[in-house]
Amino acid sequence: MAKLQPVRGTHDLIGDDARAHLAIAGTAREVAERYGFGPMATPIFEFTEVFKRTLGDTSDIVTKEMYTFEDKGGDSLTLRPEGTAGVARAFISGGLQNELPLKCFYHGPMFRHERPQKGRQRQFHQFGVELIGVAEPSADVEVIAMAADILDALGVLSETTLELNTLGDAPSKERYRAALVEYFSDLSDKLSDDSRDRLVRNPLRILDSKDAGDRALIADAPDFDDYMTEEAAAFFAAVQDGLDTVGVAYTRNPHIVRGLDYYSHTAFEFTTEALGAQGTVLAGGRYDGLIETMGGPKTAGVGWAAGIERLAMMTGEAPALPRAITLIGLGDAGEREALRLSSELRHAGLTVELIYKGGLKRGLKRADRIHAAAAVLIGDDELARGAATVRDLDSGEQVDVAITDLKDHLAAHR
RNA sequence: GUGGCUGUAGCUCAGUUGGUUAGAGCGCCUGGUUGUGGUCCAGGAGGCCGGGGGUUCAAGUCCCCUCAGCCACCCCA
Repeated sequence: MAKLQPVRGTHDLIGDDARAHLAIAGTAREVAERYGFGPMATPIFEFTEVFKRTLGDTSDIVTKEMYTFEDKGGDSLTLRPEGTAGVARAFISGGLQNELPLKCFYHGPMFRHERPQKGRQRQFHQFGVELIGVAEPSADVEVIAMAADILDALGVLSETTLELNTLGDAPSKERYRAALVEYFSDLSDKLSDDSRDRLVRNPLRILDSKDAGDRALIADAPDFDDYMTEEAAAFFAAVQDGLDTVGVAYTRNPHIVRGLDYYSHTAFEFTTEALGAQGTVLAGGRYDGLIETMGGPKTAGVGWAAGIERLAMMTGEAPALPRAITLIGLGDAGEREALRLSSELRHAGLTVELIYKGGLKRGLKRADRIHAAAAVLIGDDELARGAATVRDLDSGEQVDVAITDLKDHLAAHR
């Protein structure tokens, strides 16, 4: 900590950045509520065990990216790297089994100790949704449709592609995994170092490799569709059919893999070319095994999470705020009247910027800087006639308005 | 965790083969205007040249270390 600077990979959100952030979470929330989802907020840290058990011991997140520390009571705690585990834990410890289906959304910071780059920070924010307790493919469809609606409401849907895949059920996964390991083991000396490592840790990941040599081998690798059980295939067909029904476009990408162990069946990502290497803007899938793994009753679930910083890079500026009215009081009596008026006008719903000191010139300068619509001047002259001078800051025109008429007069400047 | 690029004023950036007091534009402040912003004119403030060490008579400039940012790998939102 040589200097007073933010911790690596963290960022302050100031002004327009903070506003864009709130706007994204706000529109996501509006859409989610239209789908009948409600808010849920779980703690930012949990017992380390919560993440270890849910994310799987082989995932990168658990093995090298968690912010884990011991608290004063000697417990091992971890800053949440993602949101689903906390929701699942709350589902179990809060006894929410009787309230199925549980439909919730959340929003907040997540923490992962990664090397920062574009679209990747150590503290970042996600908006996510979970639909727990519905095993039917219609749940997958609904949740994906909501994601598309949110991206659309943010004006970025057309810049993204929905990539869809199925990981199948447990028997499908096992058979396919075995087939892949067999196929790639024979070619092991031709694989990249990374992929050789993946072969033991997470063979499915090889399919996603960017290495040119790997890609050539992948082309002839076994096809998952040949290893799917009938049930898994039927489920995936139903999801695709549902998406067609609600008019959500997608492309099949058989190489989409989830990094976290708890996923099965549907896996999807909304990706974009606009963000460089970190092109995934929203991703999720079905996690029917998760809650049971954590020691709860066997319960189905689907959900996704979106990266707010990544979305913000695509949406640009937040929608404009209503322009303010600037109140400038001159002299003791004028300042007092300006203060009184600020309260009255705000209660009437106007956005009011009160000038605290510095006289007329500074007041107008300030008004100009915040792009106010009008300035109201109140000095001894005005007070003497029970009026105020209202200056339109675009045209420069000034009119005399009785103080009692100000509220109505200014409503036009909103 | 690995590799590449980059750190000079609040911001964007110049700074010659190492050579006197480190510059510009924008922004900010003051005045021109005792009650009139945005334009214009005049003036002003603001820099451990990311930090530490080294080479040299001399380092913003060369070397090493370190921190941070960016880009890619990896991973993922």
